Amino acid sequence: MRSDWLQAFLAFSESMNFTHAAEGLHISQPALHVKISKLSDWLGQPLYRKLGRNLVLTPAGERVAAYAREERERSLAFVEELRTGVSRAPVMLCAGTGAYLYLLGPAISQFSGQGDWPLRLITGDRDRTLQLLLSGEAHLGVTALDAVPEGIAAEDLVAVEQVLALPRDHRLARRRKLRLADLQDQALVVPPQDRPHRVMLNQMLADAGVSWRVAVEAGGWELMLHFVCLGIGLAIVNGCCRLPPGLVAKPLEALPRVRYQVLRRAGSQPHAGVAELRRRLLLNSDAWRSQTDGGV
Amino acid sequence: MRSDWLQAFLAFSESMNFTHAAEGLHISQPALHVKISKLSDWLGQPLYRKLGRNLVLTPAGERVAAYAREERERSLAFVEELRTGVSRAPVMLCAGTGAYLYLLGPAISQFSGQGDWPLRLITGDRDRTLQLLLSGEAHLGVTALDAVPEGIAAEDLVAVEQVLALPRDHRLARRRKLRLADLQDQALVVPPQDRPHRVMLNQMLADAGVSWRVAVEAGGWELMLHFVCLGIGLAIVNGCCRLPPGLVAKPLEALPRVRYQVLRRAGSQPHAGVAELRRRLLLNSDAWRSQTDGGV
DNA sequence: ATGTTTTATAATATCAGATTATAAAGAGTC
DNA sequence: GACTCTTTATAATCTGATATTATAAAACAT
Repeated sequence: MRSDWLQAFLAFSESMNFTHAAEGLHISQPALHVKISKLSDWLGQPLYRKLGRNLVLTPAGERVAAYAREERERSLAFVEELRTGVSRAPVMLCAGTGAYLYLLGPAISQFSGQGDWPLRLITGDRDRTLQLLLSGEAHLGVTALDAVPEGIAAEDLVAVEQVLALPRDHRLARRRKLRLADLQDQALVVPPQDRPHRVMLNQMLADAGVSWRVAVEAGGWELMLHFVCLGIGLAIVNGCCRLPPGLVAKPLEALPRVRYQVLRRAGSQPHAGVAELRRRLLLNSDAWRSQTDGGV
Repeated sequence: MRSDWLQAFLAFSESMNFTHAAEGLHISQPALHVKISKLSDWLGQPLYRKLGRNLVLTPAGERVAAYAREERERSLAFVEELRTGVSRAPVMLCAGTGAYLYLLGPAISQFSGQGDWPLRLITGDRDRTLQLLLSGEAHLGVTALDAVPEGIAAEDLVAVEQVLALPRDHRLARRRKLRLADLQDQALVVPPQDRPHRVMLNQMLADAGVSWRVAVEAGGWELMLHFVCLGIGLAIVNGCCRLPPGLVAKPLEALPRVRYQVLRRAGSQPHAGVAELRRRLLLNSDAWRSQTDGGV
């Protein structure tokens, strides 16, 4: 497989536009077109197709682009290590703010303290995480998935309960356990429409026949909890969230546990730093699990 | 980095002869020479030097050749997976017969039963294992090392005691523990001169002031134990060896434990199957350790 | 329809990389 | 040391893969 074809295709895949990609590579548009045709012929697979006036990658094209990105990283890492003695190949992790704040801290600080590979953290929701993994722009992802999509490999990290966060002096705060019915007529702080957590809440509360109202829409656990502090409403958040003073959390056992997972592209051939971070993440989850098995 | 330069260099590194390698690549000798000169210039490192009338790889050259081999494997695996849907990239493991027989069986059968990657087992002693790892011909190695050489990464697998294997009715068989002095004037079945185990025995027994004689020289634990069965002499073997009927093993605590390790090339970027086998080997060692902590 | 943008193909040009030829270097032989 | 044999290294030349320019074809917007 010729590396110049691969790198040309990677450049193309980033803009999905022969003209612009060719400019970036400082070659003419037909030259780029021929390179990619040859790669496609050699692989025996169409790598893109027309969709209206745009071009989109085929599934094979996606995989080739991800492979090309990995190969470029490995090559750069190797050459740098050969020339300078150390490799600075960064490890790219994509996760949500919640995961970073409450779940991944120790693993990340351990990995980072080790100092062998620079770590780049990307904040992204479920869809962005998957997209970055499939394109090879992120090496690892942490998010909660119900169904693992094609082309993604998932390993369980932790399953956390969902809890109702409420002011310490709220009347529901005295109860040990809560059912969904207890939320009848409450004002809730919820994520904006169409966010996965909101969809789940709408669904589950409707199924339970509970009527409720939106206190305010806010994205991100911290912000939601902030509004609960202000007394605007109650919020349903992950059990792993660190609560601000004045709030308490009560388990809502009727809601499914949120299963956080470590994700990577199926068939990916990442560099050594990626394997190390993955190991650290999974190890730390064991620690987390045992630490909280009694608590919460 | 241009893949044709790398592959040309890999071919050269296998024969260390421009003329023959060029024939193999179906190009002229000057063409190959130029390719390798360009690779060397681009990397800013000499990749080989003259030694008398021969050429030898520099340390940088060794690393580049190993990287080239890995890249070829990854590329073949990727293309095959893209074209056929499954990858048949083999995983190459090098270990001694002893390790295969007594240590690695479960891990290997589990990995093999999984069927995702074909497994190729190479039998080799310590030196051959290291050599194959450094050249990239083997992905993983299992052997016992006292000192980990430059360029090799080692992870502890198990540390096994050394035991004296002797017939059940031998006078020493009644004792629970043995000291080296108990071997005074015994006939021992030992590996040939210069093998590491023999060197260690010569050393330790001489240090302890024990005089002994060679019953027979035989390579391989099974063969040594076979001769013990025949009553030709006693043998000092690893505690993990499975003893033939009629023999018993007595720990020799004065001898150092043999520390088996999983080895790979430092900085190697292996394909997924290699990572999986490494995981399996290390996991199984945990099982082995706990299983035998009480016993032996 | 007409204009605009981009992909795809054809015709031509150029330079990277191939080849042949040969010098240089090392090791054995007389 | 002179001669031979083998292999690496360099120079001169040539060829073809890959570049470029030009342009047709396609898709959409106005």
